[in-house]
Amino acid sequence: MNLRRLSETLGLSQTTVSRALNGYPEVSEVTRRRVLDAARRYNYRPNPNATRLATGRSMTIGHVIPVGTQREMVNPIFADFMAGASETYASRNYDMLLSIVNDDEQEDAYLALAEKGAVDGLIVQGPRISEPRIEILNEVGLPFLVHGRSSNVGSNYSWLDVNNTNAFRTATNLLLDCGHRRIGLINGMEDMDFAKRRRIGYEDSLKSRDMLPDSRLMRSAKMTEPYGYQSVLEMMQTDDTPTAFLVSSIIPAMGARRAIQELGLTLGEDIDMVIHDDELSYFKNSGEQPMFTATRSSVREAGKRCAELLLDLISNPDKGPVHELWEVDLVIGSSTGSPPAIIPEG
Amino acid sequence: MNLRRLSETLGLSQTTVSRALNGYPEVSEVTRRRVLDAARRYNYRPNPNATRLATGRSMTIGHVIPVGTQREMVNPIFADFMAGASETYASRNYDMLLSIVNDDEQEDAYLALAEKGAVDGLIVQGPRISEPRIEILNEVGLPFLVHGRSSNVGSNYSWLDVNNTNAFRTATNLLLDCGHRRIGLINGMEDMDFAKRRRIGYEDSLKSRDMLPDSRLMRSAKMTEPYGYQSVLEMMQTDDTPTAFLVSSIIPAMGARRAIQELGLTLGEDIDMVIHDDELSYFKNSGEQPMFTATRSSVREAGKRCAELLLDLISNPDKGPVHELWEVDLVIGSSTGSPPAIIPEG
DNA sequence: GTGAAAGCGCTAACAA
DNA sequence: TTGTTAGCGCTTTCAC
Repeated sequence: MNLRRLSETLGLSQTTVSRALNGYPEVSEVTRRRVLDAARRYNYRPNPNATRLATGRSMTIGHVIPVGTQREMVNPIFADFMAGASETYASRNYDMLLSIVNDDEQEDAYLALAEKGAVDGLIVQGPRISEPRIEILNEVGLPFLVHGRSSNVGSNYSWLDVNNTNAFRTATNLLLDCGHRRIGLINGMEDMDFAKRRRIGYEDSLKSRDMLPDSRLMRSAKMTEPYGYQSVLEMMQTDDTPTAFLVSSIIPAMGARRAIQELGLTLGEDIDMVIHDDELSYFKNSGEQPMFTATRSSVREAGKRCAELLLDLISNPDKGPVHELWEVDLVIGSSTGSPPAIIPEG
Repeated sequence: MNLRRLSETLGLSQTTVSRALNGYPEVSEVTRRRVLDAARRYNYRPNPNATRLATGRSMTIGHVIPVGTQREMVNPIFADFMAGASETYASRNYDMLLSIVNDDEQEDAYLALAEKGAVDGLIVQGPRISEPRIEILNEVGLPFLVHGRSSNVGSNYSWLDVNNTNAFRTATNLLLDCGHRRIGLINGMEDMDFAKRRRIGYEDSLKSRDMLPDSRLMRSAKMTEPYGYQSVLEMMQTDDTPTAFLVSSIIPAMGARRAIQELGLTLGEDIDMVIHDDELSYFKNSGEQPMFTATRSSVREAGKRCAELLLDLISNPDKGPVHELWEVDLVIGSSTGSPPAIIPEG
């Protein structure tokens, strides 16, 4: 059933039916009722492609998620982030278009999406310290929102970020409070903005206690399982081994656990481990101290909120860039955390 | 730049330009060159919504992924599956539309996608033993491919599945060969088709050694972290505790690991654990025996292949339903496995 | 409050 | 080999 047939059935013009369906005020209530009833009875669904062509809006938001060509595991965080975003889209009648592209094809993917008008806006994930995508999108003029930030990008853009520096500072403080003096940092690639901020938080904490960061205890690479495994093995072979680890993501953490286990050590007893973005960290020495973790549900919240900000930006183009900085939860021994508080920037 | 302006610039009709662009044979080579050059020079990108409206094809495949309302973690498997599928779509110029819906709104979501013509085909994930979606889609007439199977559905439909029964039979055999006599099964919901098949494989193995499955060692629930945690704790409190676990997914496995650790036990020494769909299983008692695991890369391969099969179905509607049954890898101590062999059904 | 008509940017008969 | 023309199913001006 399409609009023409529906209007013929009703003995009305397409115009009136369209207006009734879309809630325009100039339709009489009795007509609107008739139209709505008929639409329901005949199970009318507007053809989205026709609507899009006519309005010029695609009612679609693009998510580009980069994956390595070496087929390493896709960061599971993306799935939760998208689940949150899609909640927003569903409630506002938007669709979600997914482009999964190789790391090195990202710019192209964004350009293509933007220029052919396939999407009304974009979510940018995993920004690097220097992020060319931001300039590109600013030039194209397509609304976008960055999940994370890009330190080296001067121009204005909208973002929502977790306070990574503070998160890792707090986590390191916590470990130091528990008596740890050698803390291994297993971080992501240093060209990723979040990795840099996390390292800074870690270093800040050490310095505030008059300790010098030891490069032998700091690792930075693509976050794969074998990377976490190797990193722990290597650090545990030095003569001054770490007693705790701070791991940037659930994936290397899996490898780290495997290594610790192979070494015959027990998490929470021989070794403490704090994992960012995992359901739960291993952290026992502290007794009833809070455990640090960015809970997964907060990732979903972030996705939801990013989508909201982006849609607002789209329907409100003159509104300047928006920024939101979220603090992560400190959760005690629970695998479910409440959504993080929203801290206005500044 | 759109088609009309491009054709005016060239002094050609829209038709000719369109034909040249789309590779129709009746265009002279010299014209085609001119058109292609101009298209590139003016950075022409066809408006996908116009194309879709005109052709009636949306060049989009829908993936509906169900999530619980309790905001449990999204199964990370989906992310890898989609990464694989998107490889196929990208190479064939299809888009991927993601609908993330609550478990109980799935049917609606499929119907809506189908009826408004938003997609040319659908991937159905996570089929239950009795799967109403299959009948619905068969009635609607939209091409679809099921990742998994639905035991109780009589009608024909296309699917690609992993041989879950065989996988869990093999895994259980392996554990039995290593001397285990009490093996805990931490499985998914029993109304999911894969869970039923996995349980059968587990039971088959036990029966083939004249052992009776013990319901106290078998768990079935939504695969969350706390579920894996609780299950292990409970089973370890009986007077005849298991010495090994067989876990259906990476998510409850995380909880299982946590419980095992809290109990002061060591994986691979006190307890063996075989995990389906994880990067790596914990399995040490066997010495140089193969480790059972459906590697993550095989999930990506499955996504890729599912998409291929679906696109073939779309361009070849008369081709009957297709079926593919994959055997999972047996991997020895490595976190990267080769893609599974393809075993024709029967 | 309702309708006629044009148009969004493309494809695909049919004609030349 | 190229062009003319009529849509695809909606929205939106403008007129009544």
